[in-house]
Amino acid sequence: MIAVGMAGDSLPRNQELAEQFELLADLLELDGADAFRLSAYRRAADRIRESSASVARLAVEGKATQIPGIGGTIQDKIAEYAETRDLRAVAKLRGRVPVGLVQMMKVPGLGPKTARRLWQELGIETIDALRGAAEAKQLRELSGLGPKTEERVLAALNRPARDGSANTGRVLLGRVLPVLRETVAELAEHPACERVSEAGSARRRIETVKDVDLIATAPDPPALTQHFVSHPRVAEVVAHGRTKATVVSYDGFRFDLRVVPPESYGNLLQHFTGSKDHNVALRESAVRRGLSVSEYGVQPEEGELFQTTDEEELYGHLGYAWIPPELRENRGELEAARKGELPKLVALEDIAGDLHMHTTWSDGRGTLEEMVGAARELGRGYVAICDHAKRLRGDLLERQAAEIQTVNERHGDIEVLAGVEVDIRRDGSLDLEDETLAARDWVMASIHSGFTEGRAELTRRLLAACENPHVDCVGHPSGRKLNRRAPYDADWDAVFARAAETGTFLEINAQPDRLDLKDAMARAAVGAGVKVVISTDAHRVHELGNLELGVFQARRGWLTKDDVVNTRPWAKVRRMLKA
DNA sequence: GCCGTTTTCGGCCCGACTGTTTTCAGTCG
Repeated sequence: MIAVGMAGDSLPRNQELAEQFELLADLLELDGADAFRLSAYRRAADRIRESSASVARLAVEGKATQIPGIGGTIQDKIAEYAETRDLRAVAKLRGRVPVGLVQMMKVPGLGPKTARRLWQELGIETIDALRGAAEAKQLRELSGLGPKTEERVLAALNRPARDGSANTGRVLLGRVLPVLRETVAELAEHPACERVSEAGSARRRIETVKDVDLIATAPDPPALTQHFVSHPRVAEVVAHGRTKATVVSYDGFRFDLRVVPPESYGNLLQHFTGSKDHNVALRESAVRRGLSVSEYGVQPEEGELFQTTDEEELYGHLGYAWIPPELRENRGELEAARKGELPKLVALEDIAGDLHMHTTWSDGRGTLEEMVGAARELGRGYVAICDHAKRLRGDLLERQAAEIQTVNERHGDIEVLAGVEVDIRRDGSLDLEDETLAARDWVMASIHSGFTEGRAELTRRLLAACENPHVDCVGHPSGRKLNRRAPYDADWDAVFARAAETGTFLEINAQPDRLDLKDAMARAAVGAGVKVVISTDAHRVHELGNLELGVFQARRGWLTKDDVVNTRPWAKVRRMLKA
């Protein structure tokens, strides 16, 4: 029996810890500290944020130094914060630098150096004072600052206020991807275009993206950028040069096209795919071997610049296997690629069936027949109909099961399973009795209410669901909604351990705004011995195509075909269910 | 502050752009 909750309730969450170290780095930067110290704190903040385990607990136990980027000093500070909810280092710096400068330095166009000078030379300590001074045209009194800077500052400060969680300026991958693919296809058709590819965070299949990057080669670059900016989709041309153009489409997406020399297409595609952290680590490692890597090529200390048209050749030249873009986040992929130990990632083609969808029997918009027909056309070998139990009171559940059987018999080439989605109630019980659950082919259990309960309660509910002998899979386990709602606070290590022990699967829900479990959590779950199900939770026919978004998230979490339950035919999946 | 396929000390990615400059620092990705 794993102790749950109690100890954890008194520890700070990873997000809170990460914010403390970011604040510390900002204040140190304003104070003019060594740049490498700052980046060490910022790197640590990133690692803390993306950890699925409680880093505070690890630090208290002296095990946080196992996380790359966290050494003894930072571990001690984490433990200090866990105990006192304060960092002496931060308190000391607050006495030396006005904390308002932290916001000021984040205004686009300003930075720490400028914020510090604004304070020391003009006495500006807050965002409001900064706005006032910009309006009064006083910023230009500082050497190096002029009217342009005043305009930029005012433009940034007068932009509509962002309400924290709701509008992060990031767009769901699921919305961007169709437009991105269409754009690539359109550019590829243009006579001035030789090669064109997605790049940037969208190519890495990050769940939300800020802008969309494209790179291309062309015998006549200006002809291609001209074509790009004159597309009917374009609402605004932000920049338009011979080889580079930035546009904003009517639906608000920002697109960046770069036309690059063909001989270094591989170098440039790698560079513009990122991530920044991946590239930094790649270059650091190359420097140790006497190679300077940039977007233009690989320069040895003596000898010729290495350029290549092919990204795989570039990785090969540097001693790595080609790394799938989804893994390029500096989370161990470089080491694995050097040793030839990269995982063979699960692919969309591996998925055999979809184990979570709704119909008009509950809150779905497609009828049972429509959903099954559409899934069949997409090549799914089986589907589980998981209407909400709470919408199927009385004899409705049995009547639905009868229709499922009829539809199943009608289609020989797709198996239609009588699933159900039950609620995990506040006390951890489910909203259907065990006998009823036992009669279904497949049971999803999910939390749909009481998200803000404490860590101990949410953990207990999730553990209780795992322990029910009829629950096959926990749906959207962390409850997050992208741009809207953070994941629940729960003891994920305990949940993963119990899921593994009991043979309960955890879902990667492929809804564009869920993608839950997210990449890092899925990786941790599989590391703990859990098997994962990728499913759409489709409520209408066209949502059945979202499956690939779940696959991308799984790939970002390093998952292989074997880690994903529904890469197997249903007959095999059934044998993996609890007895 | 972190870290080790040249290192437990001495390094720490690279280049473009911007606004303001007569040669560059700061910012950005």
